[in-house]
Amino acid sequence: MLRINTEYTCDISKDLEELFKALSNINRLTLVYILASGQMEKVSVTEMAEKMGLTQPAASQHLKILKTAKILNAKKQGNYIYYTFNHNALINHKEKIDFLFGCVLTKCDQTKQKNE
Amino acid sequence: MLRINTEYTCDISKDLEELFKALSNINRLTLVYILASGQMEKVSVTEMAEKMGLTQPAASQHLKILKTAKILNAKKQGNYIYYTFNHNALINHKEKIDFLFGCVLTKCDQTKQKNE
DNA sequence: TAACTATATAAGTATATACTTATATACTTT
DNA sequence: AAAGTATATAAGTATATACTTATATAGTTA
Repeated sequence: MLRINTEYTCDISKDLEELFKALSNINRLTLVYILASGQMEKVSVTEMAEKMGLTQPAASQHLKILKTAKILNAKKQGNYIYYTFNHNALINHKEKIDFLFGCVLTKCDQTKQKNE
Repeated sequence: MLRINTEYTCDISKDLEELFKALSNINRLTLVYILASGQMEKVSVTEMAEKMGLTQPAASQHLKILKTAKILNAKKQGNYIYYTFNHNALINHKEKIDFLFGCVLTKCDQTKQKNE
């Protein structure tokens, strides 16, 4: 049986709260899809803002949130800043999500079995 | 190459926004863990509130959000309401998350390969 | 039926979020 | 160095969120 409220699940919850908060906005999700799509080789902040119908500061603020949440990295090249995915952190994020859904779906299966 | 801003990714983004919003709160995540842990066979709203140090209305409001987001189901038994996981919807949620992270991690791998 | 219990809802409030416009910072080009 | 460009930050504002307390609703039990 899963032990909840242990230090471990508590830490994971705090991390997941941060992650989900960063991803719980349609503009930030779209930014992620734009970067994932690779339609454009390198996308500047201004280009992303235009593509999204956002002002430059609005896009910048969203990108900062995604960077703080360790979803994106920023790399400065000359006048431009290119945002890329934080690969290692994302693998880590995915593991935590899989843990959460693992707990939940395991519980679902157990309940189903019991009621059969 | 992933086609973004198609109707498909747009719909998924809207769904994920709702899902992540529901999960982007430490109290709601903890409620999910409590229900997943199965430490208690059936947990009433009041018990959950107590366990979490929340008032009954606060817990009720969080549970409503989780229910609206199709994470939980409510089943009334006498005076009590027992919340359980919405198994089918959760499988659906997980697929959408896997799609998002699939897009992102595939992009990471492609970028890594290009730079080697 | 009356009293009791569990949960939900309503209304109010403090804080967080997502934008806005204005401006600062960092780099480039002339 | 001066002017121009890209991005970030600051400050303000409207809305959303997460609580609060009070009360309504639905079911149970005496």
